[in-house]
Amino acid sequence: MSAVPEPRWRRRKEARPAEIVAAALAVFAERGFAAARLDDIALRAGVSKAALYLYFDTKEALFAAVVTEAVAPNLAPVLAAAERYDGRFADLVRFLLPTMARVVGGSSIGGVVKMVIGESRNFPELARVWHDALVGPAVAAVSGVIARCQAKGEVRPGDPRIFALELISPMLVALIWRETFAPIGAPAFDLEAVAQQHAETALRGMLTEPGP
Amino acid sequence: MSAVPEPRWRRRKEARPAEIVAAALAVFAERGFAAARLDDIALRAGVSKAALYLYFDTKEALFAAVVTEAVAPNLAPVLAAAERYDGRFADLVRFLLPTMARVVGGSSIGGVVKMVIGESRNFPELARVWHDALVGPAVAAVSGVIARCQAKGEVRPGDPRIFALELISPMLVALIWRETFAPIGAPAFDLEAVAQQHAETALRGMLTEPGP
Amino acid sequence: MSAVPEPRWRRRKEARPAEIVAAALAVFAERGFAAARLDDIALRAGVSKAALYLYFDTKEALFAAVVTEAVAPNLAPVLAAAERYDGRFADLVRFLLPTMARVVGGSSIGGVVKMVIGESRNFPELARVWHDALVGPAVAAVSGVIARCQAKGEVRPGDPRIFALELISPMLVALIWRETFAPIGAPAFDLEAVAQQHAETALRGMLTEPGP
Amino acid sequence: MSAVPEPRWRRRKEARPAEIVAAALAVFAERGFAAARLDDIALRAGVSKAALYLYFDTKEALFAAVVTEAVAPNLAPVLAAAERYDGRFADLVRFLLPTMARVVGGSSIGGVVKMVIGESRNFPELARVWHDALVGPAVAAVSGVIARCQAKGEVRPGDPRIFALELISPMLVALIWRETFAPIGAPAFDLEAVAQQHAETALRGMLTEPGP
DNA sequence: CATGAATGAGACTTCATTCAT
DNA sequence: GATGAATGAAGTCTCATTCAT
Repeated sequence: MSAVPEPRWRRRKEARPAEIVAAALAVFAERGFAAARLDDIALRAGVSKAALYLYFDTKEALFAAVVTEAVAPNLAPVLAAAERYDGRFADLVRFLLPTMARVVGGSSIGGVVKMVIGESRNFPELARVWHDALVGPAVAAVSGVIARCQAKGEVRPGDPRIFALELISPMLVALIWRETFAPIGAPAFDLEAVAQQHAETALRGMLTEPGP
Repeated sequence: MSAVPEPRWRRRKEARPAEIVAAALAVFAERGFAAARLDDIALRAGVSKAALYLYFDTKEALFAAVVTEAVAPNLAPVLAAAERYDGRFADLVRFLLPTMARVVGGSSIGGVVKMVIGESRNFPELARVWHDALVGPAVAAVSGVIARCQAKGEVRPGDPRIFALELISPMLVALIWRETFAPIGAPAFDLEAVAQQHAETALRGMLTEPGP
Repeated sequence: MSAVPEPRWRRRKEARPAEIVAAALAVFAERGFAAARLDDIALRAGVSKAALYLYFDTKEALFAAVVTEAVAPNLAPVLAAAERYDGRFADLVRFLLPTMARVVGGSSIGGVVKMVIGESRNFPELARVWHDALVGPAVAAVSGVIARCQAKGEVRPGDPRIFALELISPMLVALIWRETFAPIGAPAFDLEAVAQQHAETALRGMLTEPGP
Repeated sequence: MSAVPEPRWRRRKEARPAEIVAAALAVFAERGFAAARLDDIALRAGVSKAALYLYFDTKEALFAAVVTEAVAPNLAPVLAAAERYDGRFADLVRFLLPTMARVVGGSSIGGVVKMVIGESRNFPELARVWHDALVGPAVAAVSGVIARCQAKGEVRPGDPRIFALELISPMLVALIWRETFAPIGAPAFDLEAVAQQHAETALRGMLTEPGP
């Protein structure tokens, strides 16, 4: 037998799961888990509905893949950076919040957040995947930094996990607000303005010494 | 004693709608709007599925009733108080947050919040009802107080709506967190502890003069 | 015990069945048997839905009453007249068809005819009642006259039942047409014009000697 | 021989819609539109209920297909012939009526006619489809011929549309009669006998010169 | 590998009919 | 006699999942 070069369509085949995951991300974000139809995902991915089952056993498995493969990687580097961070708390906050605003504001993460919140009880696996891959690490990373800054005397005493919550929540709520109430015409929050103002409020509230 | 068969039902005209709404609140909170089955609501309310249609034209109408009749009344007096409030900002915050923690923590409001967030895109009417009856007024009331306290020089300058967001968000996220991640065993936030700590952080961050 | 005069509401009570039958006639004619809702009939009759069951065991029984009590009596005198008729055939026809046009055109009989036709297979009792009370006698009466006029040499030979059919059908079809296609905007037939023209055509076709 | 289980279904893509339409024709004719259950149609067609929705969006759409695909084609050639016809009126009538008797008598068209009449008010779309695809063209074709024969002096003056009505009605009523009253044992009309006798009556009534 | 075709299980909603008052 | 309240059975339509090709 002669050497057969890799056929070209092989590359295509390997791309399939990723294409499907991307399509699923979009549809899940738009419709929520229960209301998302596999038909739509297949259509968006340009494959047949049956083909989805070649790669994913079940609708839930497809969602898990969305979280681990399409959402988590975007957050990973940010978290890693936070974990290693050893500078001044104020600088971190003044960088982190606006960055979140930009990254999150421009993606469809908001839609997925909404979905996870809404469907978690019916599909606990969704919540577990989301928690273990994203939210847990994020909270851990941020409260870790805070704890270190408390040790250095920069941040006032208090439960670091709660401080982390205070730090991130307004961004998260503004995001959810946009996803939830914008479609009905209610005035949304400007994510970047929230980041700006909240950075200053939070620092003033958390630091031992007022910054510049 | 002769055998008296239980009558299949007993007339309970005036109580029925409220019972149904209560049952619906529970089931919606547990399953979300789309996944809630009218069968379950009927079962929980102790009536037949068809009986639901004596009082509510449609599943969405039933949800609207849940919001306006079972959820909104709980928040109304708090909002009214906030609107009339004319005392010191610090006192309000130190009262408001723990109160929210207690009221919201003890009810199934959390589940409904989750549902509205999760299903808003597919059922915009839900989002509208929720926004118009609850969230809009709440934000308006709180930012109103803040604006007044800014005018008096108690609160630092800044967008009052964003300040309101910063004030409430941690409570809301803690609530959502509990609803979303508690079922999978992740460690929850203690709502009252959050209220306590956040009240101090927020005041320090928002007031012009540090309090006592 | 003293003589108790008939209470006034007694009259009302005796009128109830007739009022219900009238309401049912209207609703059946408008919607057809299956699609007619007892709710609507009750509403139209000004009674509760349950009250219908005081007088009629079942929806079908109510329909039977409509036929025998509200429709048949209208046709009875005409049929009786035809049965006794002993004059010239041409005079009868020139009187009968326009009369039908006027009587039938002004009532809701058309709707009932439609209903009987449409629902007969599912509710054979309807067809039987309708046939035995109305259509059978009508055909019998008309073909009886025709047979007598054949005996007198006025009408050409041929099956008298078929002659009866030829005589009546255009009126009936024009009626059905109006009920069926008028609602969608198709041009209807003018019942009286049909009666006029058909009388002459039919006479020319059926008489042995051309009339004047 | 090893046991080969019957496959649950076999692909039959091209045949399916036609099979379904045929089944639907039968069930609609038997039960009427509203009373026809999709379950029955599916059973008759040998497919699952859900499969119907692969080919037809809705029950009404299925009916429309029945009319346009199973009924109209049968009448089309007859109408076309009539439209082009340029011979003597008497020949046409003596051919047309018996042909109708045979064609219509042997099919389940009667049942569909009944259905359209009975359900038109509740489902105006049915009436429209039926009118536009069948009845309208039929009346137009026949009255066209009549008008042409009037111009040639063969047919007496009079409204051609009404003449068309007079010509066709007895056939139609005989058909409806059979569908309506045969099931309850009432004596039906012999369609071919009606055609025969009515042809002669109608010609005598409509022609200017008596035929042979 | 890929898919068109098919399905079973269920969801919401309607309505004739019945029961307790 | 009369009714408001209630229900069970049914009907249309949807969709995740599977099979044969």
